[in-house]
Amino acid sequence: MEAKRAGGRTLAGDAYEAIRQAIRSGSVKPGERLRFADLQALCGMSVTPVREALARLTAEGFTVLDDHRGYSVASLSLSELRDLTAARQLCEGEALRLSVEKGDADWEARVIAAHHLMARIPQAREDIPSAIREDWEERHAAFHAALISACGSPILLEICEKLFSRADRYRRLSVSVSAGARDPAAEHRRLMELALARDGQGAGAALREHYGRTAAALEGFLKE
Amino acid sequence: MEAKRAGGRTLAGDAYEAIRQAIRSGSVKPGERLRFADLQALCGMSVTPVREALARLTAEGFTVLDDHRGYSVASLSLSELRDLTAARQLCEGEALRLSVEKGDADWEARVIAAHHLMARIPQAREDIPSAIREDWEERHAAFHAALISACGSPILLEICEKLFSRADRYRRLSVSVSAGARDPAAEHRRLMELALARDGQGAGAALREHYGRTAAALEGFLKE
DNA sequence: GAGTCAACGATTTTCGAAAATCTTCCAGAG
DNA sequence: CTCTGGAAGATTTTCGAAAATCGTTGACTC
Repeated sequence: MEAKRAGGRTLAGDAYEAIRQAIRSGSVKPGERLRFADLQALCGMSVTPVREALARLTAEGFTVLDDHRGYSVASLSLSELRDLTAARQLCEGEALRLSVEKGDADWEARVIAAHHLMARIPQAREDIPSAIREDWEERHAAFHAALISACGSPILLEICEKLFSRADRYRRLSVSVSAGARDPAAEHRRLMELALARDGQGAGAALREHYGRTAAALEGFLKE
Repeated sequence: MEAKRAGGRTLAGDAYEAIRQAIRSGSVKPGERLRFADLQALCGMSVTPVREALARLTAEGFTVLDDHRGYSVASLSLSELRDLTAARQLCEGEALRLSVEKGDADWEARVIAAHHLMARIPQAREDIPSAIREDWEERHAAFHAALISACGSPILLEICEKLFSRADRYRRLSVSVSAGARDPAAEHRRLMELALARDGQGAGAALREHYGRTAAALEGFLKE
Protein backbone atom coordinates (compact mmCIF):
# COMPACT_ATOMS: atom_id res chain seq x y z
CA MET A 1 0.00 0.00 0.00
CA GLU A 2 2.99 2.29 0.27
CA ALA A 3 6.51 2.88 -0.88
CA LYS A 4 8.70 -0.13 -0.26
CA ARG A 5 11.66 0.55 1.99
CA ALA A 6 14.72 -1.51 1.25
CA GLY A 7 15.72 -1.29 4.89
CA GLY A 8 17.29 2.08 5.37
CA ARG A 9 15.64 4.79 3.30
CA THR A 10 14.28 6.64 6.30
CA LEU A 11 14.39 6.00 10.02
CA ALA A 12 10.62 6.29 10.15
CA GLY A 13 10.44 3.32 7.78
CA ASP A 14 12.77 1.31 9.97
CA ALA A 15 10.73 2.17 13.04
CA TYR A 16 7.58 1.07 11.24
CA GLU A 17 9.13 -2.31 10.47
CA ALA A 18 10.57 -2.76 13.95
CA ILE A 19 7.38 -1.94 15.82
CA ARG A 20 5.25 -3.93 13.40
CA GLN A 21 7.49 -6.92 13.94
CA ALA A 22 7.31 -6.50 17.72
CA ILE A 23 3.53 -6.50 17.54
CA ARG A 24 3.25 -9.42 15.13
CA SER A 25 5.68 -11.58 17.06
CA GLY A 26 3.79 -10.91 20.26
CA SER A 27 6.67 -9.37 22.15
CA VAL A 28 4.29 -6.53 22.95
CA LYS A 29 0.84 -7.81 23.84
CA PRO A 30 -2.59 -6.73 22.57
CA GLY A 31 -3.97 -3.84 24.58
CA GLU A 32 -0.55 -2.95 25.96
CA ARG A 33 0.38 0.67 26.03
CA LEU A 34 3.26 1.84 23.85
CA ARG A 35 5.35 4.51 25.56
CA PHE A 36 7.55 6.67 23.43
CA ALA A 37 10.47 6.26 25.82
CA ASP A 38 10.40 2.45 25.38
CA LEU A 39 10.00 2.63 21.61
CA GLN A 40 12.86 5.10 21.29
CA ALA A 41 15.05 2.66 23.20
CA LEU A 42 13.86 -0.24 21.04
CA CYS A 43 14.41 1.53 17.74
CA GLY A 44 17.43 3.55 18.78
CA MET A 45 16.18 6.88 17.49
CA SER A 46 14.42 10.05 18.52
CA VAL A 47 10.70 10.59 18.98
CA THR A 48 9.87 12.03 15.56
CA PRO A 49 10.32 8.92 13.38
CA VAL A 50 8.67 6.77 16.04
CA ARG A 51 5.67 9.05 15.95
CA GLU A 52 5.41 8.76 12.18
CA ALA A 53 5.69 4.98 12.37
CA LEU A 54 2.85 4.84 14.89
CA ALA A 55 0.70 7.04 12.68
CA ARG A 56 1.10 4.51 9.86
CA LEU A 57 0.50 1.52 12.10
CA THR A 58 -2.65 3.16 13.41
CA ALA A 59 -3.92 3.71 9.88
CA GLU A 60 -3.52 -0.03 9.30
CA GLY A 61 -5.26 -1.05 12.49
CA PHE A 62 -2.28 -2.39 14.40
CA THR A 63 -2.36 0.33 17.02
CA VAL A 64 -4.91 2.80 18.37
CA LEU A 65 -4.50 6.42 19.44
CA ASP A 66 -6.06 8.25 22.37
CA ASP A 67 -5.46 11.99 22.31
CA HIS A 68 -2.92 12.94 24.93
CA ARG A 69 -2.86 9.37 26.19
CA GLY A 70 -0.68 8.00 23.45
CA TYR A 71 -0.75 4.81 21.44
CA SER A 72 -1.43 1.22 22.43
CA VAL A 73 -1.51 -2.14 20.66
CA ALA A 74 -4.91 -2.97 19.17
CA SER A 75 -6.69 -5.79 20.98
CA LEU A 76 -7.72 -9.11 19.49
CA SER A 77 -11.30 -10.24 19.89
CA LEU A 78 -13.66 -12.82 18.52
CA SER A 79 -15.99 -10.14 17.20
CA GLU A 80 -13.16 -8.45 15.29
CA LEU A 81 -12.08 -11.81 13.87
CA ARG A 82 -15.59 -12.46 12.59
CA ASP A 83 -15.83 -8.96 11.18
CA LEU A 84 -12.43 -9.20 9.56
CA THR A 85 -13.25 -12.58 8.05
CA ALA A 86 -16.49 -11.33 6.55
CA ALA A 87 -14.79 -8.26 5.08
CA ARG A 88 -12.03 -10.36 3.59
CA GLN A 89 -14.50 -12.82 2.13
CA LEU A 90 -16.34 -9.96 0.45
CA CYS A 91 -13.37 -7.97 -0.85
CA GLU A 92 -10.88 -10.67 -1.65
CA GLY A 93 -13.58 -12.96 -3.01
CA GLU A 94 -14.60 -10.30 -5.51
CA ALA A 95 -10.99 -9.44 -6.32
CA LEU A 96 -10.27 -13.10 -7.03
CA ARG A 97 -13.31 -13.39 -9.27
CA LEU A 98 -12.20 -10.35 -11.25
CA SER A 99 -8.64 -11.58 -11.41
CA VAL A 100 -9.66 -14.99 -12.74
CA GLU A 101 -11.77 -13.26 -15.32
CA LYS A 102 -9.10 -10.83 -16.49
CA GLY A 103 -5.85 -12.65 -15.82
CA ASP A 104 -3.50 -13.38 -18.70
CA ALA A 105 -0.64 -15.86 -19.10
CA ASP A 106 1.70 -13.68 -17.03
CA TRP A 107 -0.78 -13.82 -14.19
CA GLU A 108 -0.95 -17.61 -14.44
CA ALA A 109 2.81 -17.76 -14.26
CA ARG A 110 2.90 -15.52 -11.21
CA VAL A 111 0.34 -17.68 -9.42
CA ILE A 112 2.15 -20.92 -10.20
CA ALA A 113 5.52 -19.48 -9.19
CA ALA A 114 4.21 -18.07 -5.92
CA HIS A 115 2.49 -21.34 -5.06
CA HIS A 116 5.62 -23.30 -5.76
CA LEU A 117 7.70 -21.12 -3.47
CA MET A 118 5.16 -21.43 -0.70
CA ALA A 119 4.65 -25.20 -1.05
CA ARG A 120 8.37 -25.79 -0.96
CA ILE A 121 8.80 -25.05 2.74
CA PRO A 122 6.79 -26.19 5.77
CA GLN A 123 4.36 -23.83 7.46
CA ALA A 124 5.47 -24.38 11.05
CA ARG A 125 8.91 -24.13 12.55
CA GLU A 126 10.76 -27.35 13.25
CA ASP A 127 11.95 -26.33 16.70
CA ILE A 128 8.62 -24.86 17.80
CA PRO A 129 5.79 -26.58 15.88
CA SER A 130 3.21 -24.16 17.28
CA ALA A 131 5.01 -21.18 15.76
CA ILE A 132 4.71 -20.06 12.16
CA ARG A 133 7.78 -19.76 9.98
CA GLU A 134 8.43 -16.16 9.03
CA ASP A 135 9.51 -17.02 5.52
CA TRP A 136 6.43 -19.17 4.98
CA GLU A 137 4.16 -16.36 6.10
CA GLU A 138 5.90 -14.09 3.62
CA ARG A 139 5.39 -16.49 0.75
CA HIS A 140 1.84 -17.17 1.84
CA ALA A 141 1.08 -13.45 1.59
CA ALA A 142 2.77 -13.36 -1.81
CA PHE A 143 0.64 -16.27 -3.03
CA HIS A 144 -2.63 -14.63 -2.04
CA ALA A 145 -1.43 -11.35 -3.54
CA ALA A 146 -0.57 -13.12 -6.79
CA LEU A 147 -4.01 -14.72 -6.99
CA ILE A 148 -5.78 -11.35 -7.01
CA SER A 149 -3.04 -9.40 -8.77
CA ALA A 150 -4.88 -9.30 -12.11
CA CYS A 151 -8.14 -7.88 -10.76
CA GLY A 152 -7.36 -4.49 -12.29
CA SER A 153 -8.39 -2.46 -9.24
CA PRO A 154 -5.58 -0.82 -7.27
CA ILE A 155 -8.02 0.30 -4.60
CA LEU A 156 -9.41 -3.18 -4.08
CA LEU A 157 -5.87 -4.54 -3.95
CA GLU A 158 -4.92 -1.99 -1.32
CA ILE A 159 -7.95 -2.89 0.79
CA CYS A 160 -7.17 -6.60 0.49
CA GLU A 161 -3.56 -6.06 1.45
CA LYS A 162 -4.50 -4.11 4.53
CA LEU A 163 -7.08 -6.67 5.60
CA PHE A 164 -4.61 -9.49 4.99
CA SER A 165 -1.93 -7.95 7.14
CA ARG A 166 -4.47 -7.06 9.78
CA ALA A 167 -5.47 -10.74 9.93
CA ASP A 168 -1.86 -11.73 10.41
CA ARG A 169 -1.97 -11.92 14.21
CA TYR A 170 -5.07 -14.12 14.11
CA ARG A 171 -3.42 -16.38 11.55
CA ARG A 172 -0.49 -16.96 13.87
CA LEU A 173 -2.85 -17.90 16.66
CA SER A 174 -4.64 -20.26 14.33
CA VAL A 175 -1.44 -22.16 13.60
CA SER A 176 -0.61 -22.59 17.26
CA VAL A 177 -4.16 -23.69 18.12
CA SER A 178 -5.03 -26.06 15.32
CA ALA A 179 -1.60 -27.45 14.51
CA GLY A 180 -2.09 -30.43 12.23
CA ALA A 181 -5.87 -30.40 12.37
CA ARG A 182 -6.22 -28.78 8.96
CA ASP A 183 -4.55 -29.26 5.64
CA PRO A 184 -3.89 -25.76 4.36
CA ALA A 185 -1.59 -27.05 1.63
CA ALA A 186 -4.47 -28.91 0.01
CA GLU A 187 -6.73 -25.88 0.28
CA HIS A 188 -4.13 -23.69 -1.38
CA ARG A 189 -3.57 -26.18 -4.16
CA ARG A 190 -7.29 -26.42 -4.83
CA LEU A 191 -7.54 -22.64 -4.83
CA MET A 192 -4.82 -22.41 -7.44
CA GLU A 193 -6.31 -25.11 -9.62
CA LEU A 194 -9.75 -23.49 -9.65
CA ALA A 195 -8.22 -20.14 -10.51
CA LEU A 196 -6.12 -21.53 -13.35
CA ALA A 197 -9.16 -23.44 -14.64
CA ARG A 198 -10.85 -20.01 -14.89
CA ASP A 199 -13.61 -20.98 -12.52
CA GLY A 200 -14.14 -17.58 -10.93
CA GLN A 201 -17.23 -18.54 -8.95
CA GLY A 202 -15.63 -21.73 -7.66
CA ALA A 203 -12.38 -20.02 -6.74
CA GLY A 204 -14.24 -17.28 -4.90
CA ALA A 205 -16.24 -19.86 -2.99
CA ALA A 206 -13.12 -21.84 -2.14
CA LEU A 207 -11.43 -18.69 -0.89
CA ARG A 208 -14.36 -17.77 1.32
CA GLU A 209 -14.42 -21.28 2.72
CA HIS A 210 -10.66 -21.14 3.24
CA TYR A 211 -11.02 -18.01 5.36
CA GLY A 212 -14.08 -19.37 7.12
CA ARG A 213 -12.11 -22.38 8.33
CA THR A 214 -9.29 -20.27 9.68
CA ALA A 215 -11.82 -18.26 11.64
CA ALA A 216 -13.70 -21.33 12.82
CA ALA A 217 -10.50 -22.83 14.20
CA LEU A 218 -10.23 -19.86 16.53
CA GLU A 219 -13.84 -19.77 17.73
CA GLY A 220 -13.94 -20.71 21.38
CA PHE A 221 -10.32 -19.78 21.79
CA LEU A 222 -10.98 -16.04 21.81
CA LYS A 223 -13.26 -14.40 24.35
CA GLU A 224 -15.93 -11.78 23.76
CA MET B 1 -12.56 6.38 11.15
CA GLU B 2 -10.82 8.08 14.03
CA ALA B 3 -11.28 10.09 17.18
CA LYS B 4 -13.37 13.18 16.53
CA ARG B 5 -11.60 16.42 17.29
CA ALA B 6 -13.84 19.19 18.51
CA GLY B 7 -11.49 21.71 17.00
CA GLY B 8 -8.61 22.08 19.39
CA ARG B 9 -7.66 18.82 21.04
CA THR B 10 -4.27 18.64 19.34
CA LEU B 11 -2.56 20.80 16.80
CA ALA B 12 -2.01 17.77 14.61
CA GLY B 13 -5.78 17.38 14.44
CA ASP B 14 -6.23 21.01 13.48
CA ALA B 15 -3.57 20.67 10.80
CA TYR B 16 -5.34 17.59 9.46
CA GLU B 17 -8.60 19.51 9.14
CA ALA B 18 -6.96 22.57 7.63
CA ILE B 19 -4.99 20.71 4.98
CA ARG B 20 -7.89 18.43 4.18
CA GLN B 21 -10.10 21.45 3.68
CA ALA B 22 -7.49 23.08 1.45
CA ILE B 23 -7.36 19.97 -0.71
CA ARG B 24 -11.12 19.48 -0.88
CA SER B 25 -11.83 23.10 -1.70
CA GLY B 26 -9.27 22.99 -4.46
CA SER B 27 -7.08 25.80 -3.14
CA VAL B 28 -4.19 23.37 -3.60
CA LYS B 29 -4.48 21.47 -6.88
CA PRO B 30 -4.16 17.75 -7.62
CA GLY B 31 -0.54 16.75 -8.19
CA GLU B 32 0.77 19.89 -6.55
CA ARG B 33 3.65 19.50 -4.19
CA LEU B 34 3.09 20.31 -0.52
CA ARG B 35 6.09 22.02 1.04
CA PHE B 36 6.41 21.97 4.78
CA ALA B 37 7.32 25.66 4.84
CA ASP B 38 4.04 26.59 3.13
CA LEU B 39 1.96 24.29 5.30
CA GLN B 40 3.55 25.63 8.47
CA ALA B 41 2.61 29.12 7.37
CA LEU B 42 -0.92 27.99 6.49
CA CYS B 43 -1.52 26.19 9.77
CA GLY B 44 0.52 28.47 11.97
CA MET B 45 2.50 25.79 13.71
CA SER B 46 5.76 23.88 13.65
CA VAL B 47 6.70 20.97 11.41
CA THR B 48 5.85 18.09 13.76
CA PRO B 49 2.04 18.36 13.80
CA VAL B 50 2.01 19.08 10.07
CA ARG B 51 3.97 15.91 9.49
CA GLU B 52 1.50 13.87 11.51
CA ALA B 53 -1.41 15.39 9.64
CA LEU B 54 0.15 14.45 6.31
CA ALA B 55 0.70 10.90 7.51
CA ARG B 56 -3.02 10.60 8.19
CA LEU B 57 -4.03 12.22 4.92
CA THR B 58 -1.73 9.84 3.05
CA ALA B 59 -3.35 6.85 4.75
CA GLU B 60 -6.69 8.09 3.45
CA GLY B 61 -5.49 8.64 -0.10
CA PHE B 62 -5.60 12.45 -0.15
CA THR B 63 -1.85 12.84 -0.42
CA VAL B 64 1.07 10.69 -1.51
CA LEU B 65 4.57 10.39 -0.08
CA ASP B 66 7.89 10.04 -1.88
CA ASP B 67 10.82 9.31 0.40
CA HIS B 68 12.98 12.40 0.81
CA ARG B 69 10.88 14.18 -1.78
CA GLY B 70 8.01 14.96 0.52
CA TYR B 71 4.27 14.94 0.10
CA SER B 72 2.03 16.05 -2.75
CA VAL B 73 -1.70 16.15 -3.42
CA ALA B 74 -3.05 12.95 -4.96
CA SER B 75 -4.09 13.36 -8.58
CA LEU B 76 -7.55 12.85 -9.99
CA SER B 77 -8.00 10.57 -12.96
CA LEU B 78 -10.70 8.80 -14.86
CA SER B 79 -9.21 5.41 -14.07
CA GLU B 80 -9.21 6.16 -10.34
CA LEU B 81 -12.80 7.37 -10.53
CA ARG B 82 -13.86 4.12 -12.17
CA ASP B 83 -11.89 2.08 -9.65
CA LEU B 84 -13.28 4.05 -6.74
CA THR B 85 -16.82 3.71 -8.04
CA ALA B 86 -16.51 -0.05 -8.41
CA ALA B 87 -15.06 -0.42 -4.91
CA ARG B 88 -17.81 1.70 -3.41
CA GLN B 89 -20.49 -0.24 -5.26
CA LEU B 90 -19.10 -3.47 -3.87
CA CYS B 91 -18.48 -2.42 -0.26
CA GLU B 92 -21.28 0.04 0.32
CA GLY B 93 -23.73 -2.10 -1.61
CA GLU B 94 -23.05 -5.04 0.66
CA ALA B 95 -23.09 -2.85 3.77
CA LEU B 96 -26.48 -1.47 2.76
CA ARG B 97 -27.85 -4.95 2.16
CA LEU B 98 -26.68 -6.05 5.62
CA SER B 99 -28.00 -2.89 7.22
CA VAL B 100 -31.44 -3.29 5.67
CA GLU B 101 -31.47 -6.86 6.89
CA LYS B 102 -30.41 -6.11 10.46
CA GLY B 103 -31.66 -2.58 11.07
CA ASP B 104 -34.15 -1.94 13.88
CA ALA B 105 -36.55 0.92 14.55
CA ASP B 106 -33.72 3.15 15.79
CA TRP B 107 -31.96 2.67 12.49
CA GLU B 108 -35.13 3.61 10.60
CA ALA B 109 -35.39 6.74 12.69
CA ARG B 110 -31.77 7.66 12.00
CA VAL B 111 -32.27 7.23 8.25
CA ILE B 112 -35.44 9.30 8.17
CA ALA B 113 -33.91 12.06 10.30
CA ALA B 114 -30.72 12.22 8.23
CA HIS B 115 -32.70 12.35 5.00
CA HIS B 116 -34.90 15.11 6.30
CA LEU B 117 -31.90 17.24 7.26
CA MET B 118 -30.34 16.74 3.85
CA ALA B 119 -33.51 17.34 1.84
CA ARG B 120 -34.19 20.56 3.73
CA ILE B 121 -31.40 22.55 2.08
CA PRO B 122 -30.33 22.86 -1.57
CA GLN B 123 -27.28 21.05 -2.88
CA ALA B 124 -25.65 23.96 -4.69
CA ARG B 125 -24.78 27.37 -3.42
CA GLU B 126 -27.03 30.25 -4.39
CA ASP B 127 -24.22 32.62 -5.25
CA ILE B 128 -22.17 30.06 -7.19
CA PRO B 129 -24.51 27.38 -8.59
CA SER B 130 -21.59 25.28 -9.75
CA ALA B 131 -20.22 24.96 -6.21
CA ILE B 132 -21.48 22.52 -3.60
CA ARG B 133 -22.74 23.76 -0.26
CA GLU B 134 -20.49 22.63 2.54
CA ASP B 135 -23.36 21.97 4.91
CA TRP B 136 -25.21 19.94 2.28
CA GLU B 137 -22.13 17.81 1.68
CA GLU B 138 -21.92 17.18 5.43
CA ARG B 139 -25.55 16.09 5.63
CA HIS B 140 -25.19 14.03 2.48
CA ALA B 141 -22.34 12.11 4.08
CA ALA B 142 -24.41 11.69 7.25
CA PHE B 143 -27.33 10.29 5.22
CA HIS B 144 -25.20 7.68 3.49
CA ALA B 145 -23.56 6.80 6.82
CA ALA B 146 -26.98 6.40 8.42
CA LEU B 147 -28.15 4.05 5.65
CA ILE B 148 -25.37 1.56 6.33
CA SER B 149 -25.04 2.22 10.06
CA ALA B 150 -26.83 -0.99 11.05
CA CYS B 151 -24.67 -3.34 9.01
CA GLY B 152 -22.94 -4.59 12.15
CA SER B 153 -19.44 -4.50 10.70
CA PRO B 154 -17.13 -1.77 12.02
CA ILE B 155 -14.48 -2.72 9.49
CA LEU B 156 -16.85 -2.44 6.53
CA LEU B 157 -18.09 0.89 7.89
CA GLU B 158 -14.55 2.18 8.14
CA ILE B 159 -13.80 1.13 4.58
CA CYS B 160 -16.97 2.78 3.30
CA GLU B 161 -16.23 5.99 5.18
CA LYS B 162 -12.76 6.18 3.71
CA LEU B 163 -13.99 5.50 0.19
CA PHE B 164 -16.77 8.03 0.60
CA SER B 165 -14.42 10.78 1.69
CA ARG B 166 -11.96 9.83 -1.00
CA ALA B 167 -14.73 10.28 -3.58
CA ASP B 168 -15.46 13.72 -2.22
CA ARG B 169 -13.33 15.63 -4.71
CA TYR B 170 -14.95 13.83 -7.65
CA ARG B 171 -18.38 14.56 -6.23
CA ARG B 172 -17.64 18.27 -6.21
CA LEU B 173 -16.57 18.11 -9.82
CA SER B 174 -19.74 16.25 -10.67
CA VAL B 175 -21.89 19.03 -9.25
CA SER B 176 -20.08 21.70 -11.22
CA VAL B 177 -20.24 19.68 -14.45
CA SER B 178 -23.75 18.32 -14.44
CA ALA B 179 -25.56 21.09 -12.61
CA GLY B 180 -29.27 20.49 -13.02
CA ALA B 181 -28.91 17.52 -15.37
CA ARG B 182 -29.64 14.96 -12.66
CA ASP B 183 -32.14 14.74 -9.86
CA PRO B 184 -30.16 13.49 -6.88
CA ALA B 185 -32.97 14.33 -4.48
CA ALA B 186 -35.23 11.80 -6.17
CA GLU B 187 -32.50 9.18 -6.14
CA HIS B 188 -31.94 9.70 -2.45
CA ARG B 189 -35.61 9.51 -1.67
CA ARG B 190 -35.98 6.28 -3.63
CA LEU B 191 -32.95 4.86 -1.83
CA MET B 192 -34.50 5.62 1.53
CA GLU B 193 -37.86 4.20 0.57
CA LEU B 194 -36.37 0.93 -0.64
CA ALA B 195 -34.31 0.63 2.54
CA LEU B 196 -37.25 1.30 4.83
CA ALA B 197 -39.35 -1.16 2.82
CA ARG B 198 -36.68 -3.74 3.71
CA ASP B 199 -35.84 -4.43 0.09
CA GLY B 200 -32.13 -5.15 0.55
CA GLN B 201 -31.51 -6.24 -3.02
CA GLY B 202 -33.39 -3.31 -4.48
CA ALA B 203 -31.70 -0.79 -2.21
CA GLY B 204 -28.29 -2.21 -3.06
CA ALA B 205 -29.05 -2.01 -6.76
CA ALA B 206 -30.32 1.56 -6.42
CA LEU B 207 -27.18 2.55 -4.55
CA ARG B 208 -24.93 1.04 -7.21
CA GLU B 209 -26.89 2.83 -9.90
CA HIS B 210 -26.70 6.06 -7.90
CA TYR B 211 -22.91 5.85 -7.83
CA GLY B 212 -22.73 4.75 -11.42
CA ARG B 213 -24.55 7.89 -12.53
CA THR B 214 -22.24 10.15 -10.58
CA ALA B 215 -19.29 8.49 -12.28
CA ALA B 216 -20.91 8.60 -15.71
CA ALA B 217 -21.49 12.32 -15.40
CA LEU B 218 -17.73 12.79 -15.16
CA GLU B 219 -16.73 10.49 -18.02
CA GLY B 220 -15.31 12.57 -20.81
CA PHE B 221 -14.55 15.38 -18.42
CA LEU B 222 -11.50 13.67 -16.93
CA LYS B 223 -8.55 12.65 -19.03
CA GLU B 224 -6.55 9.38 -18.92
C1' DG C 1 -16.42 9.38 56.13
C1' DA C 2 -17.19 11.28 51.50
C1' DG C 3 -16.16 14.76 48.32
C1' DT C 4 -13.40 18.65 46.23
C1' DC C 5 -9.38 20.71 44.61
C1' DA C 6 -4.62 21.87 44.04
C1' DA C 7 0.06 20.35 43.24
C1' DC C 8 3.07 16.69 41.61
C1' DG C 9 4.88 13.16 38.49
C1' DA C 10 4.59 10.80 34.21
C1' DT C 11 3.80 11.15 29.42
C1' DT C 12 2.52 13.06 25.25
C1' DT C 13 2.83 16.84 22.13
C1' DT C 14 5.20 20.63 20.05
C1' DC C 15 9.06 23.52 18.94
C1' DG C 16 13.20 25.40 16.48
C1' DA C 17 17.44 24.19 14.79
C1' DA C 18 20.81 20.74 13.03
C1' DA C 19 21.77 16.88 9.94
C1' DA C 20 20.85 14.31 5.84
C1' DT C 21 19.19 14.00 1.31
C1' DC C 22 17.71 15.29 -3.22
C1' DT C 23 17.66 18.58 -7.20
C1' DT C 24 19.63 21.90 -10.00
C1' DC C 25 23.06 24.14 -12.33
C1' DC C 26 27.47 24.90 -14.23
C1' DA C 27 32.21 23.77 -15.49
C1' DG C 28 35.12 20.75 -17.95
C1' DA C 29 36.23 16.61 -20.66
C1' DG C 30 35.36 13.71 -24.60
C1' DC D 1 27.47 19.42 -28.94
C1' DT D 2 26.70 15.89 -25.43
C1' DC D 3 27.81 13.84 -21.29
C1' DT D 4 29.98 13.32 -16.71
C1' DG D 5 31.19 15.24 -12.08
C1' DG D 6 30.54 17.93 -8.29
C1' DA D 7 29.38 21.99 -5.60
C1' DA D 8 25.41 25.09 -4.12
C1' DG D 9 20.71 25.58 -2.89
C1' DA D 10 16.31 23.92 -1.51
C1' DT D 11 13.73 20.66 1.11
C1' DT D 12 12.93 16.84 3.88
C1' DT D 13 14.06 14.28 7.91
C1' DT D 14 15.73 13.91 12.55
C1' DC D 15 17.14 15.47 17.02
C1' DG D 16 16.91 16.93 21.99
C1' DA D 17 14.67 19.90 24.93
C1' DA D 18 10.67 22.78 26.25
C1' DA D 19 5.67 23.20 26.77
C1' DA D 20 1.19 21.22 27.44
C1' DT D 21 -1.76 17.76 29.14
C1' DC D 22 -3.49 13.86 31.85
C1' DG D 23 -3.88 10.86 35.96
C1' DT D 24 -2.93 10.57 40.75
C1' DT D 25 -2.00 11.63 45.33
C1' DG D 26 -2.94 13.83 49.49
C1' DA D 27 -4.54 17.58 52.23
C1' DC D 28 -8.58 20.04 53.39
C1' DT D 29 -13.57 20.98 53.94
C1' DC D 30 -18.37 19.71 54.91
